[in-house]
Amino acid sequence: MKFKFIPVDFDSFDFEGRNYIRLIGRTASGKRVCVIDDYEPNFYVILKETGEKRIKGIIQEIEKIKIERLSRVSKVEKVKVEEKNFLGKKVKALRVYVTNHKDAHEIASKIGDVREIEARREYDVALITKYIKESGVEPLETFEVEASPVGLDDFGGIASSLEIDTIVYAKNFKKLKEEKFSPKVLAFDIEATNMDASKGEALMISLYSKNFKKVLTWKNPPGKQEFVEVFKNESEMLNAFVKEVKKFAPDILTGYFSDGFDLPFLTVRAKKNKVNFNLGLDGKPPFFNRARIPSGRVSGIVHVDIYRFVSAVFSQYLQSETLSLGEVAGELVGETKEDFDFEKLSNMKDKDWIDFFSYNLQDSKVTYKLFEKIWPDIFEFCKITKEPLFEVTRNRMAGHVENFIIHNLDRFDEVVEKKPVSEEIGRRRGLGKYEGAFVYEPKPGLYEDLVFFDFTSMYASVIVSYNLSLSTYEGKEKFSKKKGFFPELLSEIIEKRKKHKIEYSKSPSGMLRARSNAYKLLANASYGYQGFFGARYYSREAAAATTKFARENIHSAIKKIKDEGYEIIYSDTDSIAFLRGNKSKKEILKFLEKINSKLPGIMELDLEDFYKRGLFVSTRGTTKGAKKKYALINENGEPKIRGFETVRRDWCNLARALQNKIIESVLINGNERESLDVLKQVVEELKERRIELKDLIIRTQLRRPIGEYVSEGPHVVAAKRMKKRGINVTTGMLVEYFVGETSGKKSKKIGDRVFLPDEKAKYDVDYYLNNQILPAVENIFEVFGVNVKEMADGKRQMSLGEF
DNA sequence: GCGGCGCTTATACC
DNA sequence: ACCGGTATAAGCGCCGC
Repeated sequence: MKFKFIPVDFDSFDFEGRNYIRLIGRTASGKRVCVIDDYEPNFYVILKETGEKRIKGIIQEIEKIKIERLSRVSKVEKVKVEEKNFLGKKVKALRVYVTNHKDAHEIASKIGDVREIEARREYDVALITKYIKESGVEPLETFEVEASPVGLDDFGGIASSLEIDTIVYAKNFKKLKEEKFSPKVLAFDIEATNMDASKGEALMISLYSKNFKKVLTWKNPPGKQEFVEVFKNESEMLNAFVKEVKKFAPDILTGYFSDGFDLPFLTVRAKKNKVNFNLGLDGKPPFFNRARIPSGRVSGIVHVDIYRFVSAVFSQYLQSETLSLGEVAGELVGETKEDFDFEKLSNMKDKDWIDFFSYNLQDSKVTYKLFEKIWPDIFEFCKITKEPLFEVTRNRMAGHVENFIIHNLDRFDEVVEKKPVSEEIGRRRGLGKYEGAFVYEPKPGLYEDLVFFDFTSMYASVIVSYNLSLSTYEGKEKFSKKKGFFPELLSEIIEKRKKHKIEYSKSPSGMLRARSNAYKLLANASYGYQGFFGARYYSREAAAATTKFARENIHSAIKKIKDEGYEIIYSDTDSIAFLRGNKSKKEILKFLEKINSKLPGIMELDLEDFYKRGLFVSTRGTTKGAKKKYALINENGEPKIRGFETVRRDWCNLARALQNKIIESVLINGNERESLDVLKQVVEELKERRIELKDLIIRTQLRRPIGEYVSEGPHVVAAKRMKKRGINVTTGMLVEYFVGETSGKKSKKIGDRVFLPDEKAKYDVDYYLNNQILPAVENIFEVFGVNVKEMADGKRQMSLGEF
């Protein structure tokens, strides 16, 4: 038989000791099918220059290797001699085919340290990755599959153990040129009495998809909504959840933080209730790996935790201060969560349950919308890095870069370099830092008519232009002229980014936006990848050279701009700000072109924007200009604020909002006069305690377990108090507190005056004035020669009205 | 008991 | 541990007096 097929879920299984690949995907008509494919596991033995005779001898030795286990016998099936490249050098390599991929590493080790063997490689590449590389059966691409039916007894009876109608055994795959795939997606979300599955129970599970909404629960308030289905108890509800998922038959089951909460919680509760939580098509419950952040795999259905993908790929580009579902969905899809007061949980009225159902369903709906929004991005990362959906939604940026390389190495006949093991990681980390970017110290002041130039994808274009990589390093800080595969692949990434960006601007679509964006993100992560201790293609020398050449380029650009008569105001890594002076924009652009004509390689300086005004302040307590802290306003009146407390989430809202207002006023008016009134008013309100407590709450992230802190900051004090109260305190959470007045002598330690938001205490006016409000604004007023601290001090001695 | 200062910590920029 | 270095700044905690 022949049919069109899109592989979605990739898995492998053993039969008679051998590896087989199990693909689950959709046919052209949308039918879910399983395709089984063969795979011949193999790894490489890279040889040093050796005579033919000796090679034959080595092959004979290798062919003898055999591993006997209880479950299987693994041996070397065959050995082929291949001409390959390893780190850019031509080598003779033995491709060693073995019975089972799981034994590849051990067999590779058994070969032993023979003088003629340079290295053993690719035993540490994931089986599915090797399969995709070698078969060309890539995730979410469309294939014409030629296959034969699988009988009931074939492959140990897989047809009866797998809950899928059609199972076939592949003979041949032919890749077709088709692009679109719309997966069947089901979003879910749960509510529970406690975050800890050993202490609480699941109260309800909501499911949401196109034309589908349901809340499963065992609470039965009168007047409940039509989408609510009530079951006898938690156990029956869990059974119903499994049934609903199976009936819906999604390609993708998605949740938000579902690796960390929803899926493991349900799995634990099912076990406790002795419910067969067989969500997988293989009749098994979700499987959690033992990674730092466990990922929940459901056989045959791709479980996507949106939080994981957003946090790895988007978080640094988002405005959201936390990665909570509410904030991220608010920013990306404009959909909001409903309110529900969890305090009520201990004493729920009928009406509260009805609100809770609605809240629960809305979370699934928001999750579904969020999935729809980021699906093009997930899809593009999948296609570009050629890794399956499950992996793509769990990898971090370094993983994406690495997978892109691994899946494109065959064009260079390159054997994949090994992953560093713990000793090597330790060695790399022990090397310490290397010199990074250059930052120019600005002179504090308010400037008019600024120009910002910046290098496009600076580090990536440096890597390409100077050919910086592991395989091109020749020692003594020199890199070869002959193009390496890493810079070559990176130049392709940059080219594609350019191409798709242009295409997108011509005809905008979600897909083109995502594609252009994915290439941009890959390019931006490439420098960090080469300096990352966990990278297969780690090269500290390349990373250090990248920053060195970047510094050279920015310095030379600064010099050119200065030599042309402009006054430099600021520069950070890849950008330069200078005063336009009496030159026209046209002249500036012409000058930019002149600079560009002489830049090396693919380096490119771009006009970022013209700004009407720019504010630069000093560092606290000095006259030195502060780096990474400035505010601009462009000619459309759009402000751009960097580094100021306004953009820092660990300052209270009052200080942030006030500073923001003052910065904008200064940028618009060109002076501080109006802002002085704004400040006076806020100080007055604070002293009269007219400021609401919510504007004085300070939020700080708890970045490690409470016990691991050497220094007990205010947020650690607050976290300890929360824990004492029985609140689940977890690493990564935002701790909220305010500073209040205590009875007795005022302690110097802020931590002694910390209160949780719901605690009864008067906020400490002095603290908020001296530690939040004044520090946030004094450097701005200082630019205009106004000393607000003196004013405030003087005022405290005098009357309130004076200030 | 108090000021100074180094260190720890969080967060931002690019 | 899951991309890098550069930078600001608050608050703790220890030291010396």
